[in-house]
Amino acid sequence: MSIRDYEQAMKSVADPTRMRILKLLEGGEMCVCQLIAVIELKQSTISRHLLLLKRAGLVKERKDGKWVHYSLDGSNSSRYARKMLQNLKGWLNDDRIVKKDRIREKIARDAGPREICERGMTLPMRRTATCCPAPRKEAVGTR
Amino acid sequence: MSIRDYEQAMKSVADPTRMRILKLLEGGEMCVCQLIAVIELKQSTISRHLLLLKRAGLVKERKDGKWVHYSLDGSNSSRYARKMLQNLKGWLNDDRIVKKDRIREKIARDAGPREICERGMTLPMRRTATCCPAPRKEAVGTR
DNA sequence: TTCTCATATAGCCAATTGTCAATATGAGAG
DNA sequence: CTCTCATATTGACAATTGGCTATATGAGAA
Repeated sequence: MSIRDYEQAMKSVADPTRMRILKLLEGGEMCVCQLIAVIELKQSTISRHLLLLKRAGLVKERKDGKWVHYSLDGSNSSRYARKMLQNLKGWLNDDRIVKKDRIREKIARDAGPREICERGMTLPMRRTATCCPAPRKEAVGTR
Repeated sequence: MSIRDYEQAMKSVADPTRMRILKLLEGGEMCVCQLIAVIELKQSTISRHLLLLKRAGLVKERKDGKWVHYSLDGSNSSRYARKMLQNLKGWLNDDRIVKKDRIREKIARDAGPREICERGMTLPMRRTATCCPAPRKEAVGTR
């Protein structure tokens, strides 16, 4: 409980990507693969952020077979982490990015870890450019 | 009031040097020269930190002749800044560095901006290694 | 055992950050 | 006006950080 812990907690929550992870976990624990699918950053990047959040006492992990689920840490090893989690719950709920993440979060939760992983860490979306590249037969050259 | 403001406020308070400045200002407004004398970093460095704190809505300035006094910003342009100032007041009061700063803070406040500036941004201290370098005659080579 | 797959870790690169030295600004003194 | 001095700003540098690719780990399946 020194400056070191303070700095670790504050720098952890200050990063926008880690803040997004924390806001997602406010809705309950999530599998790493689900976080990857929602945030759309590389697996190693998400993994690294989760490590930092864990070190700061902000999240905890639960291993379940080959999956690892993360959730907000209620045990609160750090008073700074505890307070910041509390603050965050009332913050940024109207933010554009956070709201967009919440929509994707719902899709990821509905699908579950298994389907997300099977799809290669992507969400099952309807009408997405990357997912359904419009297999029209003769759409090109109809002009 | 977006992620941008959030990030600015959080990153501002996360830095240990800026945290020290905020903890000093909890005791009331201070002149830039006093902050320099207490923290012992170069004038340009302190000035830059103050700029970042001001941008984040954490501190405000008051110009008084050739001196500039900074204080915690009660007007609170940023909700994040407001909350973090409140949090900080209950945090780190037992920290070694913060306590040491408080001792130097008292000396700086007692002396006032004028004397601090006249001394070249240093504190009037008795028995300090840097101030009184022990003028022993033949301490070297006694072995 | 070996293979697969979800996650973690290592190594690299570009961008950001904290510090200092040098210089600019700007207000009061003369 | 000029000079001085407190502070702000700029430019350079090293250290840190966030992202990626590639590789390692480790558990379940075969």
